[in-house]
Amino acid sequence: MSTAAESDSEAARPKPGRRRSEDSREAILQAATTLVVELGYAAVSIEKIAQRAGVGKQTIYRWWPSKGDVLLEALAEKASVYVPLPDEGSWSADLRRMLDDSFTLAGTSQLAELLRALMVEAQLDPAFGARFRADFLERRREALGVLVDRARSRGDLPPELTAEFAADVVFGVIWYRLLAIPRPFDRELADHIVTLLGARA
Amino acid sequence: MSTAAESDSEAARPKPGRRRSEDSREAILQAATTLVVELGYAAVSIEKIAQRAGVGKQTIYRWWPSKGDVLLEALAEKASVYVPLPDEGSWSADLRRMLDDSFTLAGTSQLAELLRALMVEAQLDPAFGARFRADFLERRREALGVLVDRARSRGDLPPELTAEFAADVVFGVIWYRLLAIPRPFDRELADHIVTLLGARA
Amino acid sequence: MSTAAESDSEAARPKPGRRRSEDSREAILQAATTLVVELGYAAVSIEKIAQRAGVGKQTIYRWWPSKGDVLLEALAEKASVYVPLPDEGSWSADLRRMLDDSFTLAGTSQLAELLRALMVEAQLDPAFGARFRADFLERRREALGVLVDRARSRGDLPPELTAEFAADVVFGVIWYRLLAIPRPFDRELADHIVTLLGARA
Amino acid sequence: MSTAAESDSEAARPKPGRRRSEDSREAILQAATTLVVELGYAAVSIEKIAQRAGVGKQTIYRWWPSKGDVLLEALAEKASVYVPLPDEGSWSADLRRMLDDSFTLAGTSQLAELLRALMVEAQLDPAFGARFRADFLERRREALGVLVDRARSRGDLPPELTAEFAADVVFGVIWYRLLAIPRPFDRELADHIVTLLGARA
DNA sequence: ACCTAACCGAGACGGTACGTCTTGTCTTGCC
DNA sequence: GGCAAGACAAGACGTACCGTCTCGGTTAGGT
Repeated sequence: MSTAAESDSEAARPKPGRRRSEDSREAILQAATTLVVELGYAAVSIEKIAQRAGVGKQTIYRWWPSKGDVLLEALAEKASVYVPLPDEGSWSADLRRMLDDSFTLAGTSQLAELLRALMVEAQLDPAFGARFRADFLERRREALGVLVDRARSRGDLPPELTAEFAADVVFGVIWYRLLAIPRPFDRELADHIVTLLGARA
Repeated sequence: MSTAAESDSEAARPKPGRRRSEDSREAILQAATTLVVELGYAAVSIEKIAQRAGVGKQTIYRWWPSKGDVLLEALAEKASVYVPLPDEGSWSADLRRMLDDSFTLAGTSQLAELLRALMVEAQLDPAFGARFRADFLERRREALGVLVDRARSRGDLPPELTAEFAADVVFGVIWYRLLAIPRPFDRELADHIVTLLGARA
Repeated sequence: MSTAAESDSEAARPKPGRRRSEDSREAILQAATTLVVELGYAAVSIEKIAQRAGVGKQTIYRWWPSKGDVLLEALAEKASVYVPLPDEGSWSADLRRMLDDSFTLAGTSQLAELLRALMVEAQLDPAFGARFRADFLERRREALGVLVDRARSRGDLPPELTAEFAADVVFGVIWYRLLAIPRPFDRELADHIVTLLGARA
Repeated sequence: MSTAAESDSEAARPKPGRRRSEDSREAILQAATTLVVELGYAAVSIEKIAQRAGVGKQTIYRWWPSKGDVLLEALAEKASVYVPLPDEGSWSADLRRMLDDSFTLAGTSQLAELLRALMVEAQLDPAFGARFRADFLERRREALGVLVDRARSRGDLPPELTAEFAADVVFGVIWYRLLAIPRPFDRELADHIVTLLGARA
């Protein structure tokens, strides 16, 4: 990930020229988020983001390969992507904890809008899709994988429940609700999932 | 669904003027499907559909409210939306049968592409989203609901499993695989789902 | 010049589709002229012309190959390119008449601005330059050529004065004054030219 | 022209700090000339000049007020602007000598390209236009004025030929040929001009 | 030997315009 | 009145330059 190649000597020589403006970066992420919520993703253009942020279009194209990547960074800014997963003592409790976290995220209408937009963009732009999967979707799956591993060593994981399938169910239900059946992420749903996946059969 | 208003008398009086061209209709649906598969949904425009179909743009706008609706009709043409659901004797068998049907649909790359496109359009255009939900998504849920009802009267439905939640899980996993984690719809996945939802606790 | 190829039968079959909007055409030419005078040619962009004319950019690109061609048509609209040249009885009088006409044209600040812009564009865009030469510059030379021919048959043309060289002098002085030494086109200048070129040696 | 203000004492006090780089200055002029010839003036940008010269854009903006001024200096570098005008014995001979010099200049395709570019820029940027007139065009007129004055005192100047009008004709024809009717500057043209302006009537 | 000032290259910045593409609407004349 | 063709106003696309600003790094007096 780090460009170690060019720092063969101790201190990496800073590149010449003016440095990237942090102000612009923040204004762009803020404008993108605001516009997605305000107008809906379909109406958000790079042109409008630039204008709203008071920034030249080139400044966006210079730093992000696509509109989706701007939103992905905006999301990362808002919600730490890699959540901590303290041991709650049992698989059921761990799972419930993860669901509560995820539901909070997906239940915040601002973030929900952002997540929908990202999934849409992933379909429209396959290259972005790959980045979205790697940087976001797979990380969430791995987080759940940690819980499953912990449960397995603890011994309270239902037999025949693989990490992969558990992830399919958990995230499948969440994304389906987000995209297809816009209903609130309530406690009842979490109860159902915990009951279904937590049963020691 | 049909506009019954215009047939107030017994026999609908045929309107004057040229009748809708079935040739054009078919050419448009065919062109739309082909283009989605060929170029990906992002590159499909009404302009290109019209050109490929050898049709004026107006003819599309006259009969369909949006690009998504063209695709929705194309999908309906390809795969009968309301599948028959013969009684297979048990909840597990019924479920497995439904999964097999759904997996066949979603596993056909041409249809998968179409489904993805429809879900994308549903996010981008809320009005179409409503139609897509009503005409497609909810019908699939109801189909599963029939199986659940049958199981409940038969008495082999796991307690605490509601029709709503079952649908969330089944379709959640399918759509998630379709949109987020492009992996094949294999027998193993179906096994897992049947095991999970079919258990009599 | 005329596209005779497509009218092999008696009546040219009209092309299908909506016809070109005369309103738009006029609004564009008007806007272009106004802007050149208002802002100077350097600040005139196709974007601004379109906006001022209340017209889409595409409508300009559809009908004119370049910004220069818009102005060339605007000029043709304002000043009939092919002036009538009545016989004034003598070479001197004919020449004076032509100079008066040309000076009136070049002395109108609105047209002067337009002419300058066209000559600039001819330098910047060689393809337009060729059109400008053929459609405007050469026509003016030919108009003068008619006078020279008439003088030659009349017998009052100074010996050794060729049509080509006469044109170089007449239009050279006019364009030089227009572009390089912005001074008014006064009667004194016309007198000088007539004296110089009219002398029977 | 020189900023005398800062040398109020006898010897201008040398400013501290790094001195202007002669290497950069030359590289810029060279790059500008080369690019004008290579790509045509329309395609020459300050960005490209800087890149070709291996120089920062700021270095150009620091020393020249506009792109035109860079070219004007490049021209001055190539062709001494103030030509010597030895007395050739007669008005006709003096005139012919000046025409030969000018034709050589304007006939060199590299310089012709440069001259065209300068005249274009003079139209686009009025402030540069004023400098171009003062530093180049008027100097040429004055050079011709010297010849006219000499002829007048010598007594072989055609009556009624003013210095101003002679300049209009000579430079008018040259610039017109350069900009409007791209034909070579041949001996025949010079003959015609000398005959026309040299005649003692 | 420092200090300060001006220059240098590189390159990011807010903007404007480019020429192309698509959207949804609006004519046209044929069927 | 449907249909293919295609012009229309609108506006986004991604790129190129504009002229300015900001970096770290020279290069020169002046002290």
